[in-house]
This record gives sequence, structure tokens and C-alpha cells, in this order.
Amino acid sequence: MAKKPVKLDDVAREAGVSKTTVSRVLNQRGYLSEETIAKVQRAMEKLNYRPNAIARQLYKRETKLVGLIFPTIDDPFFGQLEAALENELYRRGYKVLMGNSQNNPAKERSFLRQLLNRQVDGLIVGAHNQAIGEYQRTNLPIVSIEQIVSRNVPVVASDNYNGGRLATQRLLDDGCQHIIHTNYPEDIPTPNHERRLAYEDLLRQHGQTPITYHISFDDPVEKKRAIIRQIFEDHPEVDGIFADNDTNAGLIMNIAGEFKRLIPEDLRVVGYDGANATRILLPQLTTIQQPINQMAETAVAMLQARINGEQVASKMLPVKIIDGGTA
Amino acid sequence: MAKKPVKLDDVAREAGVSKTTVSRVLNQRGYLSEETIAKVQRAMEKLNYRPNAIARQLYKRETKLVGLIFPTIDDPFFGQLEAALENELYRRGYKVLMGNSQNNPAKERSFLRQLLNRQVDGLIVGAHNQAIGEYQRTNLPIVSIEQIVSRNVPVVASDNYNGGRLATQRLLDDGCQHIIHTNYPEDIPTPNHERRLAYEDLLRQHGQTPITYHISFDDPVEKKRAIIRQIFEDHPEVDGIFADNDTNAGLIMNIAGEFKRLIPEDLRVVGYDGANATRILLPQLTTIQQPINQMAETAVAMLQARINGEQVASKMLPVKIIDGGTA
DNA sequence: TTGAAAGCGCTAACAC
DNA sequence: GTGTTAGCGCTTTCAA
Repeated sequence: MAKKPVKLDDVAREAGVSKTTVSRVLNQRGYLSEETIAKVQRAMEKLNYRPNAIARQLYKRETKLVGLIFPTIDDPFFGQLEAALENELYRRGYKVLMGNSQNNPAKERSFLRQLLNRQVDGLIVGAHNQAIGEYQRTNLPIVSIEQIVSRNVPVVASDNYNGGRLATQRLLDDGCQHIIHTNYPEDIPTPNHERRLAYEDLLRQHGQTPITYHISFDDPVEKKRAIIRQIFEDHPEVDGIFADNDTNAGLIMNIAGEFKRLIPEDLRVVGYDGANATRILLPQLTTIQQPINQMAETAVAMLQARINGEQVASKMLPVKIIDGGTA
Repeated sequence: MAKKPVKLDDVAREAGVSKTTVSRVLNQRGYLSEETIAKVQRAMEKLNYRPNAIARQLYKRETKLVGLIFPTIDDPFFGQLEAALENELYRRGYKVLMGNSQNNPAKERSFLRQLLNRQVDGLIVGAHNQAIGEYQRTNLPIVSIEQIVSRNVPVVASDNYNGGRLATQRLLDDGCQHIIHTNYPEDIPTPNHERRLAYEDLLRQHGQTPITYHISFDDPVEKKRAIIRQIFEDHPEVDGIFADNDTNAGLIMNIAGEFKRLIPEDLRVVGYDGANATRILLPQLTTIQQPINQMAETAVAMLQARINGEQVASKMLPVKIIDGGTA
């Protein structure tokens, strides 16, 4: 609005040198006399000069920005994951463009379209939505987390099968006879479903019938509660629940109270994720912990490699069980 | 790396028209024959053309990007706040550049410096760090949330004094005789301290001695736990605690267990924030709820006004008490 | 209804 | 050591 912003030219004029010289001082490149440097710096100071990052980006054809596309940030797992990603990216000189898809394919698509317009140097995605064609026909470097995007996008995932195995085995070891599992609806294909496979395999091996209730990540919490109440109504005999995330485990623990079930006496519960926030608020919850920070570091390292033009393979990271007391 | 990206020129050549025409089709501006439009669109399609957003930004001198500077995103309050901000900004056509200052003044400063270089059209800040000189000498539109930044930056805050009053009054009504408060260290000036003022005012009015323990938001959780244990050791007579955020309230509830205090029988607890995630995981916690989503909407509306060159005044939003059962 | 040309603010050959 | 010049890819007067 007010006065036009100061540009390189203005600094050059003020210092009585050429644009090139100012640019060199700015980037500390090439040979310059101490005197000139000082002169230019004085001019910059005097005019309170701020280089225009956009102009530089245009020339350099890189923005040092990485887009993050995840369902939301308002969740213990994704909050910690995105925080770790931001941190690691910052260490490597990248800033973060954040996009929450919120189970809204239109939003995800619009977001993606814009980012593909040379706004970012790379993308890290973990959105739940149906993989969109856009992801396929771009050669922007992409890495995904716990999500299958397309054939040419490497994935960082934790060992979901083993996580499901550890959780189910714990409940079996506790002597549970009626173990129920909660997971996403089947039509959303994610590595997450390996957890369910492990649960089903183990239950069958032990002569029990696997029963899975579907709770969509993006459901409003009241709907989630309703589904969980349904579990207790449909299966009063339930004595063990393996929840596919800690938030659901928390809901289950509360609703168990409504049904007068004591945990762990009447009902054992194992959660999944083991994010900081849930560990703090629900330390009593036994859960399968994903190596969230390590997943973030790995994803960033892989993205960096892709940006450098290298090929990288998908990676699987180990999980572990955290003993709380609920199972 | 591979083939050079397609640019406007290429599309123009392919369609046999000028750059101007292609640009017009792109922006749906000016008079164009149906035929030309179709021709150009076919060329775009064929070449899989993606406009370079950076070039446009350079010309337009606006990026449609807003920077968010907060301590972290891995926290129920800030997670929900930033999610709401992102959502509201997206509605208005802005994307979000996220920067977590993490109680690291160097990081905050570096982040800020870069954003001031015309990378964003505006800034919403809520970092805890000492206000940095940089904030003052820029004319980038800025709005702050629950944070005093500088004289010319309008603030969106909730009614912290009333929140402190509601919390303390509840504990007094419950008959607590020894009420303790946790809050930030005093040297970080935030509207948050109004909560403490209210607590102190009320306690003195009731002939009690206010006692505040300082828990820094950025302390590692083990340090927070240690401070809370100290409360119980120093003041075994404590029968009410007003925590300045729900995470601390959660820690208090767990440590109360270590000291064999039953809640609410032996100890009443009131938290602060009332964010979604804590409401889900700790529904039993009585807390003061900030209107987080409304704060986000207000901040975005104010920022938009500032970007449009209007002056705006700071705003204060009401809080309410949520009955859980811990007080 | 369309095009030529100037310019957004910066960088980097290439010359001197 | 320093300057001249030609772009980076787009938008927009102005003219035709």
C-alpha cells in the first residue's frame, strides 16, 4: 500500500554500485573488496532492504518448500508426525506448506493442484482419501507415510502386521476369550489393514472368531461413540478390545465405564500409535507404539534423496508394545 | 531433471496463438472466441501444462500464503487452533506456511526473517518467545493470538481473567481450603497471566494464600512431572488445583494417583483449554474451555482486514466452564 | 478479438 | 573486482 518496497536496484543506486555487486554481497559469492561489501551493507541497512524471495525462487526454480498433505493436524498421531516432519525439514533448510485434506477429496485435489504448480520442491503425503489421479501424473518428488499412493511413490510405514500381532497376542496371553477389533472401513486401502490381518490370523489360530467394527478416522466423535456402544450391546461377552488407534482406545475405556466394565479386570484394552499426547493423558493405556519421529526422519531423508534425483525404496520401521496396565 | 517443464510459451506455440491469449484463457479474462479458447485448452491438455505459480506471484506481488508461527503443533490446544486456522484460511483462498518455534528464538527469528521476504501475505503468531525486534519493523499484516507482540499488532484472546475466576470460584464453591495454581514462568508475558491474577484476587478475597508453581510449556514432560510431585511434597494439605492447561491437569491427575489421592474426593482439579483431543481422552476433567475455533475465525477475519489495508482492534472472546467431575 | 512488448526483482554468464 | 545483459515464466497495458 504505502511506499514501494526497496529492491536490489535501490540498494545498488544508494551504494553506487551495480545490481550484480549487491547480489554478490547478498549471496556471499565471488570476489569483492571489503570496502565494497561494507558500503553495500550500509546501504542495505539504511534502506532496510529485504530481498524478494519469490524473485529468487523464480530464477532458481526451487522454493525450498515442502508440502504436507494429511487428513488433519488436530490428532495426537498426526500432530506429532507433522511436528517432527516440520522439524526435520527445517533442519535441512525447507519450510512447510501445510494442507489438511479433512476427508474432503475436493480440498485435497485443489490443494494438490496448486502445489504441483511449482510451489513446492516436494511432497509428503498421508491423506486417507482415494489416491487421486493427480498424484500419478506428476514428476514432483513425493514420499508417502502409511499410505499407498501410487506405484512410483515410496512409502514409509511401520510394521503394521507385527503391531497387530503384538496387540492380539497380548490379549490372548491375558486369557481373553472374546477379542474384538476396531479398524477403518475396508474400502480405504491402507497399510493399517495389516493390523487387522494379523488380528484375524492369530484369532483363527486360537480358534476364535475375528470380529471387526469399522470406525472411520474422520467420523465425528459422537458417531464413534455410538459404534463403540454398539460393540458392548452386540457383544456383552467381549473381554478384550484391540483398537486401531489410541483415541478410539480412549473412547472405549470411557464407554466401558458406562457399561460398568472395570479395566483391566472385566475388559482388556490395547491401543495403537503411542503418540506423546496420548502417552501423557492416558499413561495407563497399553498400546503399540509407532516410531513416529523416526518415521518422520526417514520420510524426509527419502524425500531429500528423491529431490536429488536418486531412486529410493519403501521402508518399514519396527513397532513395540508399551505396557500401561489396561492389558 | 528430465524434460524441461512446459511453459506458457510452449502452449502458445502449440495452439498457434500468442502468450497473451493463453494467459487470458488461463485467467478467464477479456474477450476470446470460443474457438480460440477450445484450441488453447486442447494444447494445455496435450502438453499437460501447469502454470508456474511463482512467476505469477512475482508479478502480482502476492502469494496467497499466510505464515503461522506457534510454539508447536503437537499439543491439543495448538493442534486444534492451527487446524482451525488452516481451514478458515483455505476457505478464503490462502494456504498455510507453518513454522514451529519450539521455544527456540533462533528458529523463530530465522523463520520470521524468511517470511518477511515477501513469501507470505500475512502472519498469524502465537509463539511464546520474547517478542523479537523483527516483528516491529515490518509492515507485513500481522495478527497475534493470546500473545502480546508489539503495539501495532492486534491480539485475539479469550477472556483469561474470567477463565481464572470461573476456575477458582468452582474450587472455592467445592469447599477447597488449599488451592494451588500452575502457570508459566512470570518472565514470559502473556495474556495467560490474567488467569493467575484472577486466581490470586479470588484467593485473597477468601482469606487464602495464593501459591503458584511455574511449569513452562516447553519443558520436557519429565520436568513437568517433577514439578507436580513437588507440589504434593511441599503441600500435602492441597485439596484443589487450578492448572493453566489441560495437559498439566492430566499430569496432575496421574500424579495424584501416585500420592494416593482420590479425585474428586481428596483433590479437586480444574484444567484449562477444553480442546477436542483432551475432551475426548479426559472427558472427566472439569475445565475452562476457550472458544478455539472462534478464535481462529476471528484471527483470520482480522488478518484479512489488515491485508485489505483496514485498521482493526484487538478482540476478546468469552470462555465457559465445562463440567467433568473432577471439580 | 488478438498480439507485441515491457516489466515483476533477482541471478549468473560473460566481458572488462 | 566489478558491470552489462539476458533471462526465470507470467501478466498487462497499449495498439492493432
